Amino acid sequence: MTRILVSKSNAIIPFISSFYILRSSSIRPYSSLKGKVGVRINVENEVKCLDDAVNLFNRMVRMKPLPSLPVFCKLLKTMINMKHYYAVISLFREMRKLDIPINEFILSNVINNYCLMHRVDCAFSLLPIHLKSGIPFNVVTFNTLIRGLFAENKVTDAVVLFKNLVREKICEPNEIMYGTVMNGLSKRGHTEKTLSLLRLMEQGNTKPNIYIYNVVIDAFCKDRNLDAAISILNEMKQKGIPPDIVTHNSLIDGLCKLGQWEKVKTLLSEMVNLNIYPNVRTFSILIDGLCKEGKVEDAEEVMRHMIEKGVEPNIITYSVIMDGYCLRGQVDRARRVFDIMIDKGIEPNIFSYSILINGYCKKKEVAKAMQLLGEISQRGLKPDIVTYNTIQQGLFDVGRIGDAKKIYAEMLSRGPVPNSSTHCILLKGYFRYGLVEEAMSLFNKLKINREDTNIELYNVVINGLCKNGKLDKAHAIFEKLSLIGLLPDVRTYNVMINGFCLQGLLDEAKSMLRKMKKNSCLPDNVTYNVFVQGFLRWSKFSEMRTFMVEMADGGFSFDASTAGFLVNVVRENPSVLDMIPELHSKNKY
DNA sequence: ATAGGGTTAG
Repeated sequence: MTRILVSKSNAIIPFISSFYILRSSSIRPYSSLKGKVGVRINVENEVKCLDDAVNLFNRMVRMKPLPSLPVFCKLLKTMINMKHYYAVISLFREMRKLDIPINEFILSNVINNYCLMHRVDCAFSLLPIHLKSGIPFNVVTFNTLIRGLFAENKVTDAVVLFKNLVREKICEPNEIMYGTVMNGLSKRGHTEKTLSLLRLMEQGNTKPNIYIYNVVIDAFCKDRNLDAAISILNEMKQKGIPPDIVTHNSLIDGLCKLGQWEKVKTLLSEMVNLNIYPNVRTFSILIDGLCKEGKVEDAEEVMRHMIEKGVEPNIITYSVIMDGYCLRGQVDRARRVFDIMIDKGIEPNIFSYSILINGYCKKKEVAKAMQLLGEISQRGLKPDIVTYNTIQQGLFDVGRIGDAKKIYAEMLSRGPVPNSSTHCILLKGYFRYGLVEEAMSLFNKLKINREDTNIELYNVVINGLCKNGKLDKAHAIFEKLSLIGLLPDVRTYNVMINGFCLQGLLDEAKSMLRKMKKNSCLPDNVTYNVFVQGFLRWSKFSEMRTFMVEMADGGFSFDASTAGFLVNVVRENPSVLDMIPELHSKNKY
């Protein structure tokens, strides 16, 4: 399958090269703010770091008369942009203490500041100041709060707040508020609700604009539903809203991920006809698409092309190329790209390091990965959750269990907070090396703290127990899933079925298959392969024959592991070959 | 004249 896709992407290079890209140098608007009596304060020019900001603030509060509120506002905003959230809070407190007047602009900045700190609770606690000072709430304040709720994944709270604002007519939502809610929903997988809001807007007074359409189109693209995305594209065109570079980038990304290179080309020429030229994101999307298909040379050529046209690659462009080399196992080439990037004056970030560490781990060169891990802090960076998870997986893969545990301990003491993937990696690792007690002790700790209750984690534990000969314990956990409100998915059933098959309990396995069908969980290719291996293992060849006919009818086929198993069985007992029905063209693969 | 909130790539 990959081979076909690769050949489809070949023609993209000359095609892209045929573009002529115009770049106009952007001129930063001159912005200057001054106090009431001609004291010019240009916040943007004066404030380059936290010290500058605090010094300027101290100067400002001594001026008579005080600089105007927009100057204070601009200063706070500049500090927020520099992510000095704690400092913003203390300066705001200082303003209150000095009785410096505040207004809605100052307040909404401080509210936003709390939201960006992921302290939406503190943001809400500022609302009484509005009431006390007689400053009315407005759509910006509420929009900021909604965004803050989404940022902390409080989706229900965000939607409830939005609905209340509308129902109680507290404020009229504008395009931006709709956009915030729709983006929050779409990024968390609620594409249907996002679409409903679009339809609601079309009925109401606030008509959808380009931002709104872009959110909806991107949501469909992320769902790999390009037909729906393109139908929304046509709707917006019909309403006289021309798609822009963002729209095109979303669509191109969606098409690249589906390997639909012909359509990518069509879209690229359409956008150039509209005088919309590919930017660094467009090129990074194309480069990523090529890399994911193993065509890193073509990706490099697209990169040379973009540079020729005056579009400079950024850290993300280099990242996708590095990851492309790592995917092909050429981590040394990735390392060279990393060095070239540094030579060009682009500082690596934690992504760059995680990509390389992953590359080395996949090649089982864990020592090099560990060395890079050490370099991270030397550069003033911090390993994030992905870095830690990657290195732990790498350590388990080479059997360095003690070191993996040390890394986990380091996370617990210094952060980042382990997530669900971390726990899955640890549990899988323990079970893989037969450390059942270790695994169960971690699992029980997680249960007590109610940290992780997701089906994927339970799948790991059930599978681990089955593989370590503890079928009864696994089955008991499986039976209790509904008590903790978890629904088994296809993988849960597969690991249970495999557990039964390993023990020769084929009737129990079949009853589990009936159960999953009854609970409207459709068996997948893995389910069928697990059964075939079970029949083979216990020499139930005639049952296997019946089963394989059903399998072929469903369009399923052997995977590599079953095929290998079968070859071994046939070598021992050639007559098994006669028991295999011919699997015709119904096969999916 | 001035200031605050929304969309796309690893």
